[in-house]
Amino acid sequence: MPHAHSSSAASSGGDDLGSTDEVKVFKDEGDGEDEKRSSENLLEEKSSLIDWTESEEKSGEPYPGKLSVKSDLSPVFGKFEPHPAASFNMGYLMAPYPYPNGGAHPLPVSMTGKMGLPAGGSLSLFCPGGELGQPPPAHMGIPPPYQLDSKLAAGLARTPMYPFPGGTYPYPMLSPEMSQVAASWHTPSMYPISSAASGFRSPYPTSLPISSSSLSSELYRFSPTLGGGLGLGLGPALVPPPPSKSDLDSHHSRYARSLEKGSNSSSSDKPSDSSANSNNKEQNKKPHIKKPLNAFMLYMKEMRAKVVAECTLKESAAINQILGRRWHSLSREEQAKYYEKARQERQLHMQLYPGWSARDNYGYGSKKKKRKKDRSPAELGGNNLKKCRARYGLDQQNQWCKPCRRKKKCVRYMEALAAASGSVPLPMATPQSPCSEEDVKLEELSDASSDGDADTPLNSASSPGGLSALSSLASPASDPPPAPPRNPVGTNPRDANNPLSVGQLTSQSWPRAPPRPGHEVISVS
DNA sequence: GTTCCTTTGAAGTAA
DNA sequence: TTACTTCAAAGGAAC
Repeated sequence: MPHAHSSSAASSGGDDLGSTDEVKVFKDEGDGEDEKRSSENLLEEKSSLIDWTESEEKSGEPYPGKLSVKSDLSPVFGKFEPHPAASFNMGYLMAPYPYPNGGAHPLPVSMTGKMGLPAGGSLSLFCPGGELGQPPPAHMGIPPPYQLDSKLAAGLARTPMYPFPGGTYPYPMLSPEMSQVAASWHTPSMYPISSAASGFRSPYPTSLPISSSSLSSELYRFSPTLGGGLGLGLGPALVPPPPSKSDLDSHHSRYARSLEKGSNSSSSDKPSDSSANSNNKEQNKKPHIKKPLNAFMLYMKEMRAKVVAECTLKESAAINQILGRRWHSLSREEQAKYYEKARQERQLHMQLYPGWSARDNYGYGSKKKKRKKDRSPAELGGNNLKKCRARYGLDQQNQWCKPCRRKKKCVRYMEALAAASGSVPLPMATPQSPCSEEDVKLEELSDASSDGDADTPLNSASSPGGLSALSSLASPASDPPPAPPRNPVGTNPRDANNPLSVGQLTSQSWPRAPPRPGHEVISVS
């Protein structure tokens, strides 16, 4: 699968993103109808997720009360009004997006991520008076009232972190265009600088008109790195809103953990003396420049709060599933905006950290995972099997849900176990189980497209024969299918709206192909 | 307290 | 070139 290299992406500029040679018929569809459909789809989407979560829990209710329609809709949604569709000019290279709210003032993704983005139109399905499915235009500017962070529900007012007077922007190393872009993103950076910044490579002059005190709390993303330089109000999403305490705690906790892991990666033994501890601490201070967020991450960041508010779901895994589906349901234009933002972030990131490589962070995250090829067959599925068994209190050997190959609660797996043992209950064998019809199709696709070991759970998100790959068969986001038609209806086995699985999808509701930077878009007529 | 889960995309490594 | 891995965010669940 070809990837748009940042350099190529940059060079190609908006062309790749702005490819408009693909006929978009879905846009012609009436909003109302589309909305209705999306609501229906969402209903299923939510149902699917709910079922999933429900069944995930043995007997207890996974999300007590969460599944019921709430009546106490957040005022945020009540205030929301559909935002007019914005024209998205994808033909530029460095310029900010033209925002309908006047000029180049994109709402920083990071900031919006902290806002509860209300869905346009009615909210009526799962969410109190709300429609869960169709996200509002991703590019939509969010008016102040929506600066309601789920965590900041208390009504904490957020003040601009980097007020750059006179529209000036402290990006000495940035091109004028970039600086302008950056200036337009006058919000806290997504590349925050930790107050505990070390003297790591910082391209910023210490004379930047930004006091460290004003940065301390927000700059958490690329913490130590930017040290005093900061300020960088950086990019669109580069500038997150002031993180809440929990945000910081969470981040710092994770950051600290990652640092610790990173520093310990070379040595599993704990230092026994003070000097060692000192060195260790010093090592822990090593800056960790995080990867720039990709388009989907930006989208997630922006929409998470909204989904959480709408669905009352808290589990990120579930939320992410919803967001993943929504991502695919976004229009090409909407996705293009995120791709463009991501591209700009990468560019900015490259300028900020010329020598940085994603490789630098390898090992910073959770323990290094074994390469798949290095894992034993048992390991390939062992974990999931183990979890599955643990989850259901089963003690079966080498039984995996061959049909659906799911590591999550799986009806078929349970059935198999039941058949094998003759006494295993099927706690979550519900008609809407995500492991039922949908996975039958999944299996078919899997069998047809993969010659992988059927007994081996395809638990790797990256596995070509795995779920990811299967979904990729039809997922334009991961691998544009050969055209035409580009996005055959219902080819995504994992999509709840996939007619293959639930038999109710229209051509318009199928996830549109995202702009693939560097990819040639094939016209489909 | 740590790791997992879950998503997509970018970028890295290895063959 | 292809296949695969890691990391990015998030926070509850599981360990």
